[in-house]
Amino acid sequence: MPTIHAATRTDSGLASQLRVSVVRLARRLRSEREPSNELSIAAIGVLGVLIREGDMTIGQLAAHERVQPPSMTRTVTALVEDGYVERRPSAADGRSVIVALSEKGRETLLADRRRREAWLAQRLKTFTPEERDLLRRATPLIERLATD
Amino acid sequence: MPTIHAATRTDSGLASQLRVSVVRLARRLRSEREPSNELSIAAIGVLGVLIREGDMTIGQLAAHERVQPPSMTRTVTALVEDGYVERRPSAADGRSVIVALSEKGRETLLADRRRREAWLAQRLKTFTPEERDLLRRATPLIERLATD
DNA sequence: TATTGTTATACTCTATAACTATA
DNA sequence: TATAGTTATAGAGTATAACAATA
Repeated sequence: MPTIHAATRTDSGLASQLRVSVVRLARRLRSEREPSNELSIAAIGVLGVLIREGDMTIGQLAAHERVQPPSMTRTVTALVEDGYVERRPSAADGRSVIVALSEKGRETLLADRRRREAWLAQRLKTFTPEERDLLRRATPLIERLATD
Repeated sequence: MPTIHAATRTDSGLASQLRVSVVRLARRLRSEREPSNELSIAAIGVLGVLIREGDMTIGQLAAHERVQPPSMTRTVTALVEDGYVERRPSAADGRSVIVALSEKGRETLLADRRRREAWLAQRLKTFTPEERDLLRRATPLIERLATD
C-alpha cells in the first residue's frame, strides 16, 4: 500500500485520496457538534442555508436541501415551535411562505459553528507555519471544487 | 465581506473557511452517489469500514460507526440478505459474529467510489498544474487533521 | 388548469429494554 | 456474573397521495 503522498502522484490518485481525506474530515467536524442539541441535522441544514443565502420559501428550501415539500413543512414547523425561525406571508405570492431566521436561530447556529471551528483551530496549532500556509492556499481551491 | 483568501490570513479565519469548504465539498461528493442505489448511507458506511480496516465483529462495527448494537445487527442483516457481506462465527469467542465483505460488496463499493472519484478527477482537470500540485501537497495535511 | 403548501398515512432507520447464549 | 448479539417495541424523519388555497 503506497503512502498518501506517493498515491497522489497521478491525478486519479489525487482525486481518490482527496476524496477520502475530505469526507473523513467532514465527518470528524460533524461529530464535534454539541450532542445535547435539540436541533436535528436537517434543522441545522436549514438554519445554515438561511444564514448563507437569506430568507427563502418552503419550496426553495426543500429544493435546496433535496427533500420533499411535506418534509420541509415539518422541519420548519419544528423550528418555528422552538423559536429558531419565523414564517412570513409572501407579498408577491399568496401561496408561498417565507422562512426567516430569528435572532435565537442566528445565535444558535453561530455558537454551533464556533464550537467546531475552535476544535479545528486547536488542531491547526500542531502544524508548522509552512503547513498552515499550504492549507491557507489550498482552501480556496477546495471551495472551487465544491462550487460548480 | 472579505474574499476567502483574505479571510484565511489569520488562523481562526483559516479554520473557519477550511471548515466551510471541506463540509461543502464532502456534501457535493456525497450527492454524486448513485441515486438508484439500494444501499443505505449506513450500509455504505459499513462497507467502507470493512474495506478499509478488514473484517470486524458487530460490536466493533457499532462502536466504529457510533450506533447501538441492535441498529448494527439490523444493518448487517440487510447487507447479508442482499449479498454484500457474510456472517462468520468467531473462532476466538462463540458469542461474537464476524462480518466480512463478499465479492459483490467489494465490487459495489468500489464502483460507487469510482463514480465519485471520476467526478472529482474531471473537476481537477480545470485546474492548472500548479494548483493541482498544491492540492497534492495539501491532501496529506487534511488527512492528518481528520485522524487524531 | 397549474402551483404552493399542508394533512393523512406508511416506511425506514435508530434507540431502549428485555432476552438468549457464551465467557 | 458479565458480555455479544438478538428480538420486541417505540420514536424520529422522510416519502407518496390527496387536498386546500392561490395564481
